[in-house]
Amino acid sequence: MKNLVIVESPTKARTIGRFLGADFEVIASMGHIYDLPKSTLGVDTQHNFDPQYELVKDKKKTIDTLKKAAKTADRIILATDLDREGEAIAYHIAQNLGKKDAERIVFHEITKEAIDEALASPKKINQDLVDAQTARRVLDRLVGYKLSPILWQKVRRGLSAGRVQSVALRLIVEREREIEKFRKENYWTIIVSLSTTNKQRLTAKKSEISSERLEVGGTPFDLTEIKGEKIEINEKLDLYDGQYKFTKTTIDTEKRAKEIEADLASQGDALRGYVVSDVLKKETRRTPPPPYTTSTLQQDAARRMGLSGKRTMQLAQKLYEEGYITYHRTDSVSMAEAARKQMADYVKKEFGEKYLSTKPRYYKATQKNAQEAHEAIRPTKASIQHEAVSAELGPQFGRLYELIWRRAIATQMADAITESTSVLVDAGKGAYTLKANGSVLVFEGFLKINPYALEDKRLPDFIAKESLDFISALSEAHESLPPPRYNDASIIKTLEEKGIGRPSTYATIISTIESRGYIEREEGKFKPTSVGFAVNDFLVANFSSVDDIPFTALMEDELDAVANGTKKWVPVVEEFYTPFEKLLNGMKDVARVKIAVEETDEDCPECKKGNLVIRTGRFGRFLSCGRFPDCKFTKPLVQETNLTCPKCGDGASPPSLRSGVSGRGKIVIKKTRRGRKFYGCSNYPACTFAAWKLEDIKKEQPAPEVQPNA
DNA sequence: CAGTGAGCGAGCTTCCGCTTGACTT
Repeated sequence: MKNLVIVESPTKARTIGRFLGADFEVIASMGHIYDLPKSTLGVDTQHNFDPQYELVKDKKKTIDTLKKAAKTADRIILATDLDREGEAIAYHIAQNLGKKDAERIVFHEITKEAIDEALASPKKINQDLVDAQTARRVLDRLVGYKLSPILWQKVRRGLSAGRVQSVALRLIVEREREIEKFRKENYWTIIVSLSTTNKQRLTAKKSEISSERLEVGGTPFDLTEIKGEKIEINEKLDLYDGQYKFTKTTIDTEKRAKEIEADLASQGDALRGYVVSDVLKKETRRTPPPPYTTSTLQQDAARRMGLSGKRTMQLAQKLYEEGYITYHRTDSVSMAEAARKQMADYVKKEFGEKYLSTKPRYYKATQKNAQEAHEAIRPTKASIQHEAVSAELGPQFGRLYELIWRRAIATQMADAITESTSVLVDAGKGAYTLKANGSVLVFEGFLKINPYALEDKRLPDFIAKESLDFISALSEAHESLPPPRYNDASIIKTLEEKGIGRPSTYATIISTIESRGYIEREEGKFKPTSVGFAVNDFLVANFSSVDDIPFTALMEDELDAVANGTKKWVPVVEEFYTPFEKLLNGMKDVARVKIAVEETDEDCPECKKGNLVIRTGRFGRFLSCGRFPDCKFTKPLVQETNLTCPKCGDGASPPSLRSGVSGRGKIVIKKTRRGRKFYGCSNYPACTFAAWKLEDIKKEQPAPEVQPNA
């Protein structure tokens, strides 16, 4: 007797195979086996949106294996993921094998107990869930394959649009517009240094206080209120979630700042009017953050290791295959109870009871459309350290594993406790209020292994009602900052929050809009190109009902209704397609879009009639004659550095001796065919010097030339 | 480790989400 169990991933197949023993054969489908055809629409819009599914090309071998195993199996058990994609995969496999009533099991964690329990009560395939997936697939196909050709007609060939990528592009374009619109504001803050007058107390406590600042410059206090009115300094800049806010402050001219500065100084001298009005102490607790999901792992790997989403997933894939971590494409923060307990035991053993969370910590999904087919990303064994992973797979793998390990283990550790102190000072009897904040870590708790940049800022022991000595009042000029551009971390975070894309696609969304030439990376931040602006503006102007966040949210609600059985999938698709088709039909009369060019002062060396302009092509920005197509001159746009080429630019051999070389070569920034940045010589191809890293060239720089009479 | 690209118009491009392996750095 032989039972066939079908899952999606080969690693999962191996694990389950171990639990089930010799009576079971476990085979992986490697994802979807049926899909819409690649080169045609594959959806019959005239007849109930009938999807023309076909076998996925490179799945032939997998399907043969499945068929062969199914022939001799007594039981066929479909154990694909429990979300709507998994249900569709199960359904397609059942169809392909001709076993429509095959058993369907689902489990939330890969443990022997969970699988045995699922096997004891098999179910049937949930057709409503399958239908929800069909609707999702058909909608995405209709949007993508109907909209993209419009772009080929109206903008440029080879471009693409889609429910997900177009929204991601729109976010980046809209942020760029905010940056263009931004006008900086100047504002001033005022810091008053005060010291305690009670010198005796100071000496007695000196060893405990151990603050150099105290003796030299006093304690810095911020001016927070003038005559009872709060000074709003509300500049919140969070590079990771892109949240930004600036409110104008009351001290918005230098003149005003200097007046206040002088007034504060006189309060100090004449009235000795600095009195501690209150000392507030508060104990605050910080709880550890939840374990990683795909999104949060990619965000942290980008921030802390500078990795792209794509690279993070490559590393995680290997860690998963080698058995170090749980599955890396997940939106769940829950953990198997056995694993949680193992981590808690580890904490108790390694750090002691004190560091263990008083209650076991469980985490729940906060994302609205989380499907939770898998666990959170966590180490499979709490005892395996990152050094072992580094030794086995390499340092980058080790570092990523370390992030995952720390984050997961920390979830079972105690809260960190800090004592924060606020000292309020009244100056000039109600004229000004000053404030100093301090905070001291009382107990590190989970911070022991998951450290944040948490700096102790210890304040001297101020006593309410005591008078303080004035040392100085200094105004400081500030400029408000423009909203930040998106980077790998912040765009992934935003996409997930808005319910755009899935864990298996976050990294590829960015790759797609980058490879289409819609955005460019500049020091890790995303900037739209002229093509990106053109495509986005065209879509927003003509298809705003598809190209926005509410559309995805609405779609998810509708798909849920299909999955619940309260709506049928065909009317849901129809409800969307009818108005969409109208928009498509109205496209005939819409004019072609012009892609913006950037003017330069350089004359065209070929026709001598026009100026060169910067255009965005398939491979990025380049220079061409503004009179195109009358003049076809082009040349690459190179970004120069201030370094000279170590091979032909060192002056060792005079330029005249080197054929084809015009003077000393400069180092210029170039890109390989695959898009990787490198540094080459401006005299290429006469000089073929090239390097990956700027530092390698810097070492070989000649001494700067001495200017005579300078 | 690298010189293209826009437009013309043969025949072609294009979506999202599930999975790895065959490529390369």
